[in-house]
Amino acid sequence: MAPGGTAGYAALAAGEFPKAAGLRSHYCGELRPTQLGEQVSICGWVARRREHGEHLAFLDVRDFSGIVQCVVDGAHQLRSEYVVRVTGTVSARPEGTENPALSTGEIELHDCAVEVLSAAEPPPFSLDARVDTDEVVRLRYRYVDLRTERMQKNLRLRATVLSALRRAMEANGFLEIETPLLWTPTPEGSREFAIPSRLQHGSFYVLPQSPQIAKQLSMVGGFDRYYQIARCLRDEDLRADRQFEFTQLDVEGSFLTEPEIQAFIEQAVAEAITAVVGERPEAASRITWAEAIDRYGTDKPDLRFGMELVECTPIFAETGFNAFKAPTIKGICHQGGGGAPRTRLDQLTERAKSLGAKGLVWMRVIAAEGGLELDSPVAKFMSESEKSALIEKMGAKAGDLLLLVADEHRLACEVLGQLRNDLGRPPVYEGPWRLVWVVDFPLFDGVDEDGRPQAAHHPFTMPHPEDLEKMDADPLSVRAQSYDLVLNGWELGSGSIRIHRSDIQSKVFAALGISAEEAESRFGFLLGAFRYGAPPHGGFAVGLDRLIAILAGEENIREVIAFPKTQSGADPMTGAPKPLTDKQLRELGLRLPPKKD
RNA sequence: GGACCUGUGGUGCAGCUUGGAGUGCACGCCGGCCUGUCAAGCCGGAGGUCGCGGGUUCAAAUCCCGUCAGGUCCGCCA
Repeated sequence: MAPGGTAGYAALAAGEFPKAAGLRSHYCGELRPTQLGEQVSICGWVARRREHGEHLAFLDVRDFSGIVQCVVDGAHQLRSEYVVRVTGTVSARPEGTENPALSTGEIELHDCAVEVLSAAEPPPFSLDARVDTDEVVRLRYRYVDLRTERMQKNLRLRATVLSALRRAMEANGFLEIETPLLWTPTPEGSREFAIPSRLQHGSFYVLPQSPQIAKQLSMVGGFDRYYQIARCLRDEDLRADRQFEFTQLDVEGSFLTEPEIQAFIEQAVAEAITAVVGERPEAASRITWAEAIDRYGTDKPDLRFGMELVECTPIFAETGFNAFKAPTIKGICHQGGGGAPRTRLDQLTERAKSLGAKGLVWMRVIAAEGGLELDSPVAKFMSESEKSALIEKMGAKAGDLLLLVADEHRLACEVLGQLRNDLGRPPVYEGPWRLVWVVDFPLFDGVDEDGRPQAAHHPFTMPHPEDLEKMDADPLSVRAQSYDLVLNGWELGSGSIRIHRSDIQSKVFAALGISAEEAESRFGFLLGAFRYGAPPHGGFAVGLDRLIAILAGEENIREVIAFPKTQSGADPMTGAPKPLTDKQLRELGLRLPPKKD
């Protein structure tokens, strides 16, 4: 489904409509020839009005489910977006006037009595999907925008996903537990939203960046399978795929192995995808982090297409080509890419350099007498045996384009992984839906300015048992029991087995440079809890806004959020954020610094 | 904190390169006509601080500087 797709106003099939009640006997979109002759009442908004003289007019009435045409005797007093109730008789349209574009296109309402329930000013922008209205206008009048087919479809799809996830988690015995929104500051990770305390001036709550610690405490509390559709809040800069507040399927389980937790998550995600697209995705593949980097040059590989990274280092072990005297040489074969003009190849080279590569070697594979030849500015620096080995290893055919990067292993892989995506990756919402678990992430991801390892996930992540003894000597090589779920190249979420033993936790804190005192002051309540009987546990969190956007064919999560913020964190509808009154500030014990200049 | 793009009646655009009267298109809005339309059609009309401020110029929607708002991205998001 592409944005603004033509799937219809509602994702409801006949028979799936809720039973109409109150002022209406039916929803607009459910009327069919099967109701011919019945007197019905529908309620909705006037979508359009077509007058044909004093005594004939067509009134299109819209609710979330669709549009139905009402034939009325004059409609001059009715205007767009008036809220009306129409009572009339379901009648067949005269032959030749059916409208196949409408689900109700075979019928219309006759002998209509129209009640205006609410008059309306003209809408501030067109609700027609063909007009691409400025987003700030849509957000200022979000309550109007929500009536559009796009927003109705997206938010109903969102509800379908949440519902499927809840059903799947509960079917597996997970218990929904609500955790506090007013939480305690934990100066670590993302910036937190602060809430001043009225009762204790100078002290603050923060809004949780995730329910991470609360859910782990639930494990200590004996609720061995927890889940929550949880709001998370992070005061970081906004992006197309990031809002201040976002929604996660948050999960934690005790006495479970890593593959078991993954199976529960995968089942829930697969149910959600199935509920939306009507087809169950194939089972997720598994790949280690190291292999994902090696074969796809990324920790979130898109498995819908090949073009895997090819290891070429041995081919050039004895090379005289200076640019290839590097620890690793990797290449990709872009099938049929050999026709690219020189300017395109220069663009690719620039792209590789901007990603940190020293350069990019491109080679066009061309047919020649007695086999294949390589056309490249640097071909002359390679021996015949190197060239033929390269062609064979790459599986290259005439017309292909070979791209090679020589550098440190990880950099070479990541540059080519990005080029692979640039050249071959289909739009994310194009099926098939390929899930992959990326497992065995490193425990630490690089070092900070002081040479300290940085936690790749969070400091409670359990190291891989086989790597525990390497913790002191070679911390950067220690693998973690942490894992990501990736859908078509998008990271859906991540999780880990947590540390529940204080001796291991101390080692990790030590590696991170967190002293015992510091750990106690920051996470004391968690470490304290672990002294009172902590079960082995682990969990996961799925970012739902992204998942829903992908399933809705939207590139921006604002399109699947009812009331989102702009990139500067403002809400054009309410005007938030706004100053507090002096009285409010006094009550909170806050005083603002004088305004500059 | 930074880079780039955008800002013109209610909406969507063109005009900006190469300065010359708020010029144009489509939708919407208001009035009229119209008995089978469905983005109905036809006729008429109203509606503008060209985001805002400053500069250059005889003259600025157009060129320059600043600023605000929106978007995309980098940084940031354990």
